[in-house]
Amino acid sequence: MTLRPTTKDLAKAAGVSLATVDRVLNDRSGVKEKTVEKVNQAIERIGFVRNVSAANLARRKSYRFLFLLPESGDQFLKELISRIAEANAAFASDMVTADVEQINGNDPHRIANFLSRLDPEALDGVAIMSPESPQVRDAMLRLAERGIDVVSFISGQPIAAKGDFVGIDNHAAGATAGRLMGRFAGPRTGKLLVIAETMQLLDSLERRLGFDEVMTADFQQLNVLPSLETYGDPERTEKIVRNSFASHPDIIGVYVLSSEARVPLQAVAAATAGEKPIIIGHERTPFTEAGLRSRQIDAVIAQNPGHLVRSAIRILRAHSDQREPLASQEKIRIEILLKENL
Amino acid sequence: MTLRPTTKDLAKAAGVSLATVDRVLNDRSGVKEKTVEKVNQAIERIGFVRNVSAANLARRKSYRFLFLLPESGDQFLKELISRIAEANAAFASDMVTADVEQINGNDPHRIANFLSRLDPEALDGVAIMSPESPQVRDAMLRLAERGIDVVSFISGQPIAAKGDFVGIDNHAAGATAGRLMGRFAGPRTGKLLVIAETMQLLDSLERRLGFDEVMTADFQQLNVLPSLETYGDPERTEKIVRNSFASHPDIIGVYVLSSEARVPLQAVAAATAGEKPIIIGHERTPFTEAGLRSRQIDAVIAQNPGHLVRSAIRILRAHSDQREPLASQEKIRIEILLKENL
DNA sequence: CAATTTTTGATGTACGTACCTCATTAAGGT
DNA sequence: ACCTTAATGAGGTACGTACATCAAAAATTG
Repeated sequence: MTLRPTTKDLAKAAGVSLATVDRVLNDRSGVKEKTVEKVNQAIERIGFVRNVSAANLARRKSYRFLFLLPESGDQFLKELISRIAEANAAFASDMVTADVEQINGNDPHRIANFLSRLDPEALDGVAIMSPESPQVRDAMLRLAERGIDVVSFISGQPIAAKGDFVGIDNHAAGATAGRLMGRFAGPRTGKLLVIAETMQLLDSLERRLGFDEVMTADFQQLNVLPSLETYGDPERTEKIVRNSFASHPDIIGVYVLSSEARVPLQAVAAATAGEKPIIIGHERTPFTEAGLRSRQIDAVIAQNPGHLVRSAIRILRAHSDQREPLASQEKIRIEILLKENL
Repeated sequence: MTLRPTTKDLAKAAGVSLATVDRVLNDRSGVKEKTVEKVNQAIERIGFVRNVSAANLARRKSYRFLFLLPESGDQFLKELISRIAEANAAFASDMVTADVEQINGNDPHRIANFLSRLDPEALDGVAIMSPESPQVRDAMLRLAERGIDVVSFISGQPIAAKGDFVGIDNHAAGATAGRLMGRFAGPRTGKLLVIAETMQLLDSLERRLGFDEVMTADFQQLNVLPSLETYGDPERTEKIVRNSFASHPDIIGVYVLSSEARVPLQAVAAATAGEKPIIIGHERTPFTEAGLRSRQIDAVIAQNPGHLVRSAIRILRAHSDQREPLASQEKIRIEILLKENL
């Protein structure tokens, strides 16, 4: 068992004292440029890698993160929260704690206000799931300036550059749904119903865009109807869905854009008499899972909530350590779930 | 920032000395059962979590793992190896090193022999990817007895209980392929060609079984032909594929069981004149990826090589720490790749 | 070249835990 | 109550790194 070189070995290899090694490693001032070079070369030469655990121990460093989520009680959100709790336990021995705060997502002002009150002394990073809005966007920027790392979680603020968004590419997700819908429909012609909670959300818009693109390009025998918006209201949903099926008896497929598929799909079930349309939804929840098993649902486009949570934590931690996260690990996959690969 | 309780706090809370806390935490002898209880209750009460980093530091513990892989040079294997290198870098600061050893997979005796020579003093765990065989199976059991943790990697030895297998459920993977094939075929009738490198491998058998099950249950208009075996020989492959298409002009789909899809698919391309059959393969490689993009391939069933590698490492590490790995994180998903969700 | 400033070295303490030794106390057996 | 053994406590050192202090050496200035 070959031991890894320590700071002592590094000092010897660089021909300097431990104190100087420490100064170089931690960017302290008062070291000649030439000496810094010497040490850096020695680092390369002997393959020194700082023992982060020991460093964090000495620094008494811990990572305190916060997930800021909307209030709505849908199943996907519940799943996320329980994954955060799970991650909390799993990362406990790495000195990571992740709390959850829920704020009404429709009130950007409250969110911005909440963010502005966060104390950099008490918190290292926040993962924010919130509808895009200028207020929140600005609050996030200011938060970063005050020294609290920020990532957009699942539904991104449009600023979100490559590094600070955790979630799937919703355009691609919609396209994936479109491809499946087209392939499952086969040679048939007919109409497709698209149902969303609201089309105000960027996520929904992007999914719809991706969906339409594929349909236009490759499945012109299928006619995609304008999106229905449920506003989360079961009665309204049932009514508009019933109307749609009444006026379009040739609907052969339904795509539910939003993560809460239950209400729309119950309305669809109630409105259809004869052959069941092809149904594609989003997110794995007890409801969609049961739907897949019972063949009520044909496919589900999903993002893994556990991965989402852990990825957000790993990214925040990497930021906090001034490291780059491992990109290939942090790309969240667009999963396709069938009955067979649950 | 509330500090986590330390062993000192635990000692105080339990009303015992640090030495006794240490004895309990590390399972040393010479502690009355009653005292052990007292300490354990205090652990619960104050929520003590051992700081693994500090413990590993004190123990000077590092994790040395080995991936034992077959020699064959297919693209999936190359991908795995590069993911191992990547993980090696990413886990370096956690005192984890992962080496790779490649041994001809067709020689169980050599593998068993190699395993028997591994030194528990120099190695903490091995992830083994090898065709199932009694020799390897026994060597793995003996390895575990000698104190080196073992997991089956991707292709499992049949012993593999829940905890010590890293990879997908191949039966379910085959079923998933079957479902997609059936749905993509739509109302058409015709024959399906199944191509494997060899049906000697349990993986291939299981995939075929899962595939057949779905076809029998739900797609009886499709007739699955007996599996073709390529034995990795391009000429042979071309010949048998050509023959198949000649004697069955109504082949409408091809399922390539093995991870090396290139040779079979080139043979298929050469053998088909008119309409391209539906093609489903396994594993994401530069070849399958290009095939999806160009529409040569309709779908790919994949397991994420990065996840596989990291999962194996995490599981071995958990074993080494006498912890249970986080089950929900370690389940390897059966991914479905389309052009849209690459 | 002396005075000053910059750079470097030496040394100590701390982090939370493991592991060791020795002394002390409690429990059991007669 | 004595002796033996088991159980516990007290204290130290170590792991690899961070951080602080002070002294010594080297470089720079006038």
